[in-house]
Amino acid sequence: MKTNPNIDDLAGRNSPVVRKFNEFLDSRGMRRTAERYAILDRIMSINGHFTIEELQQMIEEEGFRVSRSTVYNTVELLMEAKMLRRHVFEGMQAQYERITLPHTHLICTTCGKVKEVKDTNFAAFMNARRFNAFNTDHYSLYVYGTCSTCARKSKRTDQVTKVNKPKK
Amino acid sequence: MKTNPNIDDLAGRNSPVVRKFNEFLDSRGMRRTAERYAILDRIMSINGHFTIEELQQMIEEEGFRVSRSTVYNTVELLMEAKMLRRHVFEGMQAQYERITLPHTHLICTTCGKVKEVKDTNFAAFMNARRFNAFNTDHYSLYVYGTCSTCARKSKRTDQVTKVNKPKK
DNA sequence: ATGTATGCAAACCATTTGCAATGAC
DNA sequence: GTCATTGCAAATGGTTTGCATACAT
Repeated sequence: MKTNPNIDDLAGRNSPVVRKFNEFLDSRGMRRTAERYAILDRIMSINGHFTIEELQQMIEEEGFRVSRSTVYNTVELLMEAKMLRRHVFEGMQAQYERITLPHTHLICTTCGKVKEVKDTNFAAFMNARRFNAFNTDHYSLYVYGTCSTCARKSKRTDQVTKVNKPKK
Repeated sequence: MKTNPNIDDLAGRNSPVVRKFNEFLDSRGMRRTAERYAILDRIMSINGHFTIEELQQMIEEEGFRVSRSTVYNTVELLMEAKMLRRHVFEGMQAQYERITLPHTHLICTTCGKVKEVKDTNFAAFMNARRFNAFNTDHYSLYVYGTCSTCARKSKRTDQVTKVNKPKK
């Protein structure tokens, strides 16, 4: 859309991540557009989860304009490139996170907050685990419950006060 | 809506499940309608996963008419009663299943089929697992990969042929 | 009789799609 | 110059909502 003279200005223009994406695009004969790198760049600076809308906002706050469709497109590409994962937690809109080390997701069913925790034992367990007639690509462990903040609140008020739940 | 003279004809009218639902409704001062029991009855005869649409179809095939809204409503109630769980697997519409023993879900990313497997070791692991500042209610382990049927197909044709994927 | 539940149709809203204009190569 | 990519606007589709009618209690 707009000629972007500063693809090379990306924070991590020589990072393994950018190189991996380059290779992925090349392997498919796809173009290296400014939008794609702007999105990749922003994603790589996010730790934890984000929604499509949040991602688009962050990018535009930096003064770079992208359409919602392009965000969806690129995010899809990054998933195919195995650099990004989508999670659909109970009762919320899809959230994305970069693929890093495997970890467990703790989801508070009261406030909707999601927290990642490392779990070496579990990772080891899954690493060794094979399923019959099934070839594992990846896995997700979602643990639903109540975070300590919400537990405290509900004790204090002695009534369930649902706050900040992303989607009704 | 329609007076139903045969609530008492339910397959498991005295089953623990029906009693549990009775108690749940009573505890909330809610009514015992024919629709609710028809839906409960059908759900209890399903092993594995189903979508709202499938559930409604099954019920109507038995000659009992229910609206989509009522199916949604009742399914929501059953979840609040901790008798039913909703799963949102990557790229598919929501699926429901009764709450039974904990099990792992194997999801084929090619054909979308979901298979449940018992996993005693994992259950034991999770049973013992406590998370910091988090009170666990329940958990779901989703394993994504390729089922043997799809693996065989893709080898035969030597090209990825996505079939029967619930949602594009 | 009273107020809850149902069913219908409309509204919602995240995501997808079609297509003309733009720009990477 | 060619054709992939973008951005917009419209379409989609599962889910939710509002409301009049039916019915459980």
